[in-house]
Amino acid sequence: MTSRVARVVPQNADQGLSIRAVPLHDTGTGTTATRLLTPREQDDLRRIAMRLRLPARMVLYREEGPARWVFAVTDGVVKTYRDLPSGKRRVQSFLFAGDLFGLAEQGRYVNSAQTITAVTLYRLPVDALTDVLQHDAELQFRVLSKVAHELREQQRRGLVVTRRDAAGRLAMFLCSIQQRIHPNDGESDQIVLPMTRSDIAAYLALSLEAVSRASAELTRRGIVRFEDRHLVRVLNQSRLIKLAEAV
Amino acid sequence: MTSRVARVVPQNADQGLSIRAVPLHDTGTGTTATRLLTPREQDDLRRIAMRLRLPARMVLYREEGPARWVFAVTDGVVKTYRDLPSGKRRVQSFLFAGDLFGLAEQGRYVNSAQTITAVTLYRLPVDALTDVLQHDAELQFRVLSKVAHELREQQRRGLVVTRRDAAGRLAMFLCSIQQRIHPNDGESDQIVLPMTRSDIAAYLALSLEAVSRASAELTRRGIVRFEDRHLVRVLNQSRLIKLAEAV
DNA sequence: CGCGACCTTGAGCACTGTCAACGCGGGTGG
DNA sequence: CCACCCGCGTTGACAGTGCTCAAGGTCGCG
Repeated sequence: MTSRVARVVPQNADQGLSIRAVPLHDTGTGTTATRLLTPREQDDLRRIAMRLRLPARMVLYREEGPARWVFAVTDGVVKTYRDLPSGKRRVQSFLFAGDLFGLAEQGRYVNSAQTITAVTLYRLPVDALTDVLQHDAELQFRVLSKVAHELREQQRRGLVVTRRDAAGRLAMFLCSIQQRIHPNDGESDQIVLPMTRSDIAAYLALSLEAVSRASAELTRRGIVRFEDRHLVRVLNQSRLIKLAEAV
Repeated sequence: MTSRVARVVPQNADQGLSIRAVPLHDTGTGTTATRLLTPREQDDLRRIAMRLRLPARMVLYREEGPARWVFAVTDGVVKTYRDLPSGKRRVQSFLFAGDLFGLAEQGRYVNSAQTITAVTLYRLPVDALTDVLQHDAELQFRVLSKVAHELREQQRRGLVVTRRDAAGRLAMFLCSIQQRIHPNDGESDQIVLPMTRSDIAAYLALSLEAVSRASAELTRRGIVRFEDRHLVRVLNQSRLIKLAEAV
């Protein structure tokens, strides 16, 4: 019964500084509805946060660089990645509205971050943020929930990447993007892919060519159709899901 | 400069309920020394925690099962894993003294957990724990740091699994285990592997045979020697690290 | 219109997965 | 004490899959 892996991603209706509530453990009320921050929490954060609008393809920070800020996406898409000694690049995650990023270790970022589209985001100084968190347990719990959610996402990606067949990896990717970008519809069969094929390849740990061939295969099998480079139409949802789950 | 990936794992000198401190961001003091919990924090936890001694090979919980508890390892080794529809198994992580586990989503565990050796651990009811965390920001921050550390670990595993060569994956695995189990020595060239070859294969997303061949290759190249099934001697540390870093 | 970035397609190669057989080693029971 | 057995690990042969290298195609923008 691992069938809903990609379907349990909670709704995303964030605005402003709100943080998508993703409890570490919730009591299973059924609705993991978005809870907005209390006024006090919003104040706390607004005091230290800076709102930024940035163009596409902008590097926010580089791995190993001093980790001064944490970021919260309000709008647009960001990717985090690492460049390997071999020259290859691995994308760790794609970040959408409501996501936090800027993970560090020993005061240094563990990966690089770059905007894919134009974005608006909040930038928070790390020390000010940790101060606030230490004094506001409830707000911190939101953050904890976010990080736990990110942890599950990384586990899911870890699973995707272990698949041997490119088509299966791509199918899983499409399903998760579908859930993440178009959360509250059961109906739209359109999937927007803001990122390039190269980004997808780097995320799935495939070569560019393999992604291309996998796309062709899904098309040939009548599962999807590529309207253009950044827009996919799902022709057969159930077969897509079946393929995605055939890990 | 991704060279220290496996080396930045902090020291492990935990005892009792202490939680290894792994700051989300720390100011880079150089020492990420273990900080023990305050007496008050220890009290808070002891009140709700139950200490258990369990034999090897015992299943603690199964994925999709109701997530009632969170666990903290005091001694021994635990693995978390998922069984896939194909019949294959994927090990998500090996957990040692100081590690937390029991990640859930929507009130259900996202994977299964089983002891590898005999273990002692603390078992905490989820709701009681979240209560305590909501009222003790400092303690919660420890947990947040742990989860952030686990997140980095999963990212690292995600990287390992993308390698195409089995020997390289095994080398990375050996390095990380070396840092995790034998933290505070620069000198012991012995690595204890409590888990079986199958567990390693399931963690590295390789077949059992591939792990076996990779072991043979490392031996043939004079990098390691297998004293027995669960004990490896590193003959050439620098070549091991070099291989591990050649991602 | 033309350039460049992005994407697609093809051929040969390297690697792991799979299947199958064999070796080892600890436990059990006679 | 020994023979047996079963789990675990090793080794070999073959097929399947993606990677690499190379060439051609498409889209968008100046």
